[in-house]
Amino acid sequence: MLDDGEYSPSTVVAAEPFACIDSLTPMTKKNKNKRRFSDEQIRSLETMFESEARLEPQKKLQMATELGLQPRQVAIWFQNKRARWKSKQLEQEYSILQANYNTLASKFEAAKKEKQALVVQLQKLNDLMQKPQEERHCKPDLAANSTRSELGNGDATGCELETKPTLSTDISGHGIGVLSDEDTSIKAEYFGQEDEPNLLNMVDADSSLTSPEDWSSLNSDGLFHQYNSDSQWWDFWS
DNA sequence: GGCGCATATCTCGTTACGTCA
DNA sequence: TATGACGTAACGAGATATGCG
Repeated sequence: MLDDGEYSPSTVVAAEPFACIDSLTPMTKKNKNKRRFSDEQIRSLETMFESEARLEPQKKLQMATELGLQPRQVAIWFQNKRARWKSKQLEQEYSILQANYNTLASKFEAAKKEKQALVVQLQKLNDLMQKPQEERHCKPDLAANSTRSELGNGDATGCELETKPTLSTDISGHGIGVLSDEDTSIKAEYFGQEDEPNLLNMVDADSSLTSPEDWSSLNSDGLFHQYNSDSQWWDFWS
């Protein structure tokens, strides 16, 4: 079936390398009588590997006989083949993970920008909501109101702010928008921890997007749908 | 049934040879 | 021709599974 004539001349090594006993370089197991398998041998082994990655002892003996190899050579070839196959699999999985990561990262950046845009939009809306309110209180008698307020007259017709702070009430001189820690404490002092829902509460500083739970709140457009359902991605990000 | 031993085979890491640019 | 990089056959160590007394 197979003979040495099938090997290329350059691959043929000394016929009996282990017979060379040299006192200076004693033959050890490291001195291998190595010879590459022929194309036909490789083809047969590959074919068998495709059908079963682990060879049964009986099949191993059969293959060895058919290919003119030692059973141990067949076993070792399968061991090495499994190792190479596993290595390639790992490479492929890594590539897939990397591609998924890149996709997710770009979506994350897009979501962040979208959130920023929404925050700006929300601030503008708050301003718009506040202006009519102020105008309603102040317009009828602007001059008079300023006088009354200077006199400490705080009746309902004046231009004073309502007792209950509104969205844009500038209690501490801070504008609305992104709240600092100080702002947050002040807000809590005036509104209580669980006060009425407020648009500002929805845009609480820039602390969102720091946890998966926060991210999931951005799912209005289904951006993260596929990832939210797969917890391993959160593990991947953490 | 539990234990100790021998054997086979596995994975993982490494070595050394063959090939090629 | 020499050389370095790469692929791969072969090996060793340690882990695991199985059979037997």
